[in-house]
Amino acid sequence: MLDKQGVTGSSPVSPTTFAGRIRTTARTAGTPAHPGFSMPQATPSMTGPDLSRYPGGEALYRLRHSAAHVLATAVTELFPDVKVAGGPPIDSGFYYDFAREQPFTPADLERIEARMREIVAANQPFEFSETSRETERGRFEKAGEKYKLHFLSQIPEGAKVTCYRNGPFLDLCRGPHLASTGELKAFKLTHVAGAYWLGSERNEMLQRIYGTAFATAEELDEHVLRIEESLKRDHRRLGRELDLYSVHEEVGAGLIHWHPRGGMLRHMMEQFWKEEHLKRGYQLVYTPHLASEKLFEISGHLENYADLMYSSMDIDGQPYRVKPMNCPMHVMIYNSRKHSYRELPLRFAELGTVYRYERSGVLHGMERVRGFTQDDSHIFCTPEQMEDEVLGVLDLMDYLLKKFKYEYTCYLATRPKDKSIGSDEEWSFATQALRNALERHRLAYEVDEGGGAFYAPKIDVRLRDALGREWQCPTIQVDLTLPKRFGAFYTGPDGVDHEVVMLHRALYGSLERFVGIYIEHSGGEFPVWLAPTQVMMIPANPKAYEYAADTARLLKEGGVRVETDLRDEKMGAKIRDAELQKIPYMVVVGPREAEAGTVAPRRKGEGQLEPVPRAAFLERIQREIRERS
RNA sequence: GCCCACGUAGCUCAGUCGGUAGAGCAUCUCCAUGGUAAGGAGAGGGUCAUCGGUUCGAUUCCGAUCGUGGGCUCCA
Repeated sequence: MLDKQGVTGSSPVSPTTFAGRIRTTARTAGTPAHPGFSMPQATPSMTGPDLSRYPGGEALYRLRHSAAHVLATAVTELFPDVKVAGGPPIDSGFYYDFAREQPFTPADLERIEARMREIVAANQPFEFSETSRETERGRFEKAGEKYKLHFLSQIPEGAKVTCYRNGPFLDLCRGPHLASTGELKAFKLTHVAGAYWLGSERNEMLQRIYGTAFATAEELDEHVLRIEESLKRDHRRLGRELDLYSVHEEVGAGLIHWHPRGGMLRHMMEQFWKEEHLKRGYQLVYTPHLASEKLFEISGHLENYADLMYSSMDIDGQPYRVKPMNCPMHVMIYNSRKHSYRELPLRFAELGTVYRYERSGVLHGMERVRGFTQDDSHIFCTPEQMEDEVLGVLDLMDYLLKKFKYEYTCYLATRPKDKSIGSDEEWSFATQALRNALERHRLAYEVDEGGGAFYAPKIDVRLRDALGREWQCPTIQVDLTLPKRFGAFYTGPDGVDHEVVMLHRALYGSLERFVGIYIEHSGGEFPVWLAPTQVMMIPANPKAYEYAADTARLLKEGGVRVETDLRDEKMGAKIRDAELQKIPYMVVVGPREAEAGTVAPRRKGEGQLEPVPRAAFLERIQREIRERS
């Protein structure tokens, strides 16, 4: 019953957000259809923000908070018909929400920004006042500010109510702010987007104007530059530039086509994955993409996850579905005969492609898709074996993530308070097994109190990429329901059937998403073992074509993925193109090398290396491939 | 799904206040005997996302659809 919704990426970076940091207990949003891991959800609280945790510190928080007020001041002046909602600082800047019939146009943003500059020039002081709820209610009622009235109503009876005024604009606000608008020097409006009031799609849509602000113009410029840099690493851009994958309107949104280069990258990842799993006692299985609805009735998917499953199709009068998960099939394999405790644990591993309905607005390159391949495994074991099994999974995960040069953080997600199934004994036993395994592995972990799925506790792992963003990929979950639903047993030493313990685990999560994340992590500069093309042979001139071909053959026979650039181009152009294609090694050969039986290698981004005999170069690259370094 | 924006050659983008379109790169051809990040010349290539509407005429205006992008509590 594992839901790896999160592995297709409900949120790329949630944990790095301000909210994620303030609320160390990132709770899991618990809509019934999307249990498992997804966006951390805010815990309602009216206590002030912990400014020390704001990236950039309290000073920046004040600055941006004031910038939001200046924005609202400008907007209410230019568009008197707007109603204001809220406008907090966010990690990357600030925003303010407005209700207005007409959409804000880019031209409006320019006008607003110009007006903001006038407000800054006017150097309006921020005046603070502390009154009562009743006083303010009257004021906001008169102004018809229904959103502010809502915020006001959230403030506990008798608590102090604070307001800030600058120029004509008075806002219910807990501060803090700058002394005056004149202190706001470097700011910029960035974009406008729709945002539901209070984040609920059942509410009306507001217009949110985003901006950013810094203490100095230099920092603002740097920020803009950083955004441009990260845009260059965008997997959608690199995916096209490096010819890795495509998506086609004719096929459908969120459905990935792996091109030969992307396919090779994936193949190498799969090969690595298979090797390591086989080494560790997993067995590979393959299961169908379709199944009779009966299966999903038994598993409970139809009951709980119907809205992420595609609609049924008629096969010989029977309803069938495309599978959204692999687990039920793995249980079918387990249940195909009786099992003795002696043969446990059984570890079934599959790179299983599943299809799930994702709302059109959330699709995103390879990172949020409708068809994806899970590196899915299910471990069937006895309760006594569970802890060791989890330890083994953690070990494999650690090995795998380090090969991709990720650091990561583990979260132990415990029983949800409101809704969960299973007995206290089951929960505490399973949770303790996860905890013990984490501690035996000496992994630092945080407890995500109440963050477990309703059916089981789990360990979620977030990896940190080169840009400092966090992504949830690996997960290990105990399943307290599927063995019951399917009646999965083993015969114990006592000759009696016992319910088997089932662990779900994914390490990459979804291949599509993992590759997308990895493209951005690596900036498309893949290590030699993963690079689709490892070596580009570059003849210095046409006289060397034959020697180039011979050297290419030699490398190919040595297991190296090599291409030869025989275009009618000058060497400089070939080198440039190979560099742009981010091919790790270029090998230049000309008459000189042909004479000496050597090659003149060149490492991407580093330039020329010492000429070496062909065999020595082959050995060097083979070692790099073997070590996956 | 919802709000906003966008969809012109393989890619990045111009352009048309309504009279069926251009550049650079890429591709192809030819020339060039070239040594570590772009040699030169020429050619081909577009139902201007799709379908409807308005119009003498639509790539351009309007609508729908599809797709893409930015967002959709980081809470007064």
